[in-house]
Amino acid sequence: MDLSNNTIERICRIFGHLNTLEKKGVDFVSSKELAKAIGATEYTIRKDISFLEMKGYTRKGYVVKSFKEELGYKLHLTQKYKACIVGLGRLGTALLDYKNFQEDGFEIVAGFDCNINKVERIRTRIDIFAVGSLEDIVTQRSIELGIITVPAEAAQEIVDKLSRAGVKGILNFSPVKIVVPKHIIHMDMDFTNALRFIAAKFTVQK
Amino acid sequence: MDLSNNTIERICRIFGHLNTLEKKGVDFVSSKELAKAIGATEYTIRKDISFLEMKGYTRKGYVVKSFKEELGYKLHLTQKYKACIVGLGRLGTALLDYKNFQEDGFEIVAGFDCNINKVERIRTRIDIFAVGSLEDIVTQRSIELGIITVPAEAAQEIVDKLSRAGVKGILNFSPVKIVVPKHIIHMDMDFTNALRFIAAKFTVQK
DNA sequence: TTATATTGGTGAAATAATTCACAGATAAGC
DNA sequence: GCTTATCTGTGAATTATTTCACCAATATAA
Repeated sequence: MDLSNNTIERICRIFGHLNTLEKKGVDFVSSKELAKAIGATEYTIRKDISFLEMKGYTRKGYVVKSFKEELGYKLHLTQKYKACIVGLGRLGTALLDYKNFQEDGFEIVAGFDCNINKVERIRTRIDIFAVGSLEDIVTQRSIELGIITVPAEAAQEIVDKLSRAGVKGILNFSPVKIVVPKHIIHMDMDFTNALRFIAAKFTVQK
Repeated sequence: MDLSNNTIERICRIFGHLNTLEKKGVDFVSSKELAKAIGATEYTIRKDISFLEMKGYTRKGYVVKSFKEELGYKLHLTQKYKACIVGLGRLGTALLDYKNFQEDGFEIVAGFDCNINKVERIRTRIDIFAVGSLEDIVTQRSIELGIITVPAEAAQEIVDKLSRAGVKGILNFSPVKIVVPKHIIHMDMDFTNALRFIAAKFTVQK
């Protein structure tokens, strides 16, 4: 398939919303409702869905349960993914037990920090290791996703370790641009830049 | 001015990178170097800069120091902003002391939680209040930014409180779409959706 | 001093993304 | 059973964004 990043992101949000609807016991949902729930137009939603060659029902919309399942299947969102967190400062330790990850099938199976002392202090049921053993552990446990919560200076080094260890995706919380081999998918979450963006938009309105 | 979100985001990243360069003592930077540092093409960077009507020097690039200052001035990024965090779970408390915010001029001046007991347990130098006093405190302290780290169910209620209290911007970490008055700028940071996106891209490559 | 290699600036071209318009389908109401 | 209102699906039109092509400027080297 050949979807734009925007489309993939919206579809993922739709998937999340379908989960919510299913829990509420809703049977059908229209493109208009989906659009409202994820912040897009109904046209865009229908286009996105058409790229995936999925069908809805006239005057009823999409069947929540089967639509979610098909979406999950097509986007490989129903399987479990093993992830690790590198950098166990405040943010890293917070994410170790982030419940939304677990609920969505992303299981944190290891944490790493370069500070050996920290490895012993942290109270969590997740296994914690020194960064030195990252490559071994990631390989042994077939961890597919790496979540980076180290300071900016250390980020690229961790990216390189994770890449060598064979992860397929990286979520980067450090505020620097990381260089990642093309075959590894990555995404940046830069909190500070998000605040800058908001502050800039105060004045530089579109 | 009339800039697209993409442009604003890139410019904010450029601003961050210029900070780094300045600290390193770099005097000049070219569009090509900037492009590499923030993950864009040199054409896009030059176009972005041209929208802001700023100038560089032939064969040298842009003067780091003055360029950063002008950018900061034009995008209102040099002034201090007061922010508050609502929802003091693991993530919220981690963000209370997030150093990158402070360094970038975003000062967290209050934290809120609906659990009164929590208000007393948390060790931080930042003032903590019950959610009931949110509107009063935000108004009294002229807080301009609200950071939402409450569970999904509570997010919209907090948005409404923050809106009534008069914040100008909201950064939403809860995994739901929030409805925000048009005059308030907001941005969503949905970690789980980020992981979904990465997982989806494994298979649905562009 | 002159030639050359870089670098920015910018209108035009190319791409990409969104929105529109409307045909086709059908559930719901009468 | 007929009508109507509503919902999807999609090609076309529109709008937005990025990339290209190339001129102007000038630092550097010969």
